[in-house]
Amino acid sequence: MPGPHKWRKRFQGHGSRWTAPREAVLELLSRTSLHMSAKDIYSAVHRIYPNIGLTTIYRTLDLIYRMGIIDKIVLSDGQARYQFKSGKQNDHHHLICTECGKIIDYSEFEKEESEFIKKAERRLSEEHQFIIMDHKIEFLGICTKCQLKKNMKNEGS
Amino acid sequence: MPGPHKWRKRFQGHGSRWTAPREAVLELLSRTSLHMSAKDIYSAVHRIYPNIGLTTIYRTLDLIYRMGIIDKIVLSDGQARYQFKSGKQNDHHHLICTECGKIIDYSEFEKEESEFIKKAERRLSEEHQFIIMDHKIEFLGICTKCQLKKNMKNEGS
DNA sequence: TTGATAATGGTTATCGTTTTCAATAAGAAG
DNA sequence: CTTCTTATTGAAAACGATAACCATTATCAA
Repeated sequence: MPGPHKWRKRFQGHGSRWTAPREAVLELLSRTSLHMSAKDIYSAVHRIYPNIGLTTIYRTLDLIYRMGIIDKIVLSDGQARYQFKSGKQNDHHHLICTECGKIIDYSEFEKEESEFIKKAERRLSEEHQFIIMDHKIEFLGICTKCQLKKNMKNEGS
Repeated sequence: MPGPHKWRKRFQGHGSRWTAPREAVLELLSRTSLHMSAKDIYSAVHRIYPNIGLTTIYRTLDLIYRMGIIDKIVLSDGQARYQFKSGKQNDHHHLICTECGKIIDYSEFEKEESEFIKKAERRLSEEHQFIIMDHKIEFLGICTKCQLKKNMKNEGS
C-alpha cells in the first residue's frame, strides 16, 4: 500500500517493513521543525489517516527513535517530544518556556559550546570512569507570549 | 506531635503547618546526597513511620519543592528524583548512567561552566526575548558497574 | 500467488502521580 | 488546658502517558 519512498530501503535494511503508518509519521515529522508529543502526532496523522491507532504511533516513534531518525526529549511535564533529526544542525540544544512548554532550538555559539562540552566530557569520563555517550543542555525561562500574559494578569487584578 | 525543629519557622512563615510526615521527609532528604524517587523516599520513611501514605510523600515533596528546599529532576524513565539543596554546592550538574539510572553530581570546572552559562544566557535572552530562569546540563553515559556487567554478558555468550 | 511473519489497531494493563473525601491533627484564640 | 477553624492526612479511586496483549491484516521474499 505505501508508495515507493526514500526511507523504504532504510527500513528494509533494518529488517523492518515499510508501511503506511510509518510513512505518515515520517512524512509529518520530516516536514515540521516542531517538537511534537505522541498525541500531537496522533491527531495530525489521524486527519489524513483516520484509522491509525495511538498504539501504532508509539511503536513507530520508538522504532524510528531506535533507528536514529528522530530525537526524543522528556520534559518535566512527563511527556516526551519527538523531533526529526535534520542532517546538518544536529548538536543543538533547547530553550524551554516553563509556562507554555514551547521549545526553541538553538545552535548558536557552536565553538564555545562544543569546546566546553569536549573539555567537560574528557574530565568527567576520567574522574568518574564513565563512558559518555551524549549530553543535554537546556535553558528554562519564560517566552515572550507568556511574559505578556503575566503582565496582563497583574494589571487586571 | 512533631518536635521543635529548625524548619518549623520556615513552614509557619509559609502558612503551612509543621507535621510529623514533613519532618520525616526532610530529615531523610537532608541526611543523604542521593537523588531519590518518591517511592524510594516512601519506603525509607515508612520504616520509621509505618503509617505514612504515599500520597503524603508526594504532597510533601511538592510543597518543599515549591518552597525551594529541594531540587527536582525528571529522568527519561518518567520518574522524578528529589534532592536536598545543600546551601553551598548548588549550581551543580548531573552525570547519569543510562543503564542503571545512577546519578552523580559534579560541580567541577565551575569557572568554565559558569562563564559559558552566563554568556549563553545573555545571548539567548537577547535573541529570543526569553527571561531565563534556570538551566540544566546533563551528561549521559555508562557507569563503571554497568560497563563491567556488559563485558560479562559478552563473554558469557 | 503464496506463505511466513511483522505490523496493525482495539483493548486492557501498568506505573507514576493527582484528586477526592471523610477523619484527624496543628495551632491560634480564649 | 479546651475549643474551634482549617490545613493535613491516608485510603481509595481517578488520571494520563505509555506498554503489553492478541486476533486480524498486510508486507514482501520466494
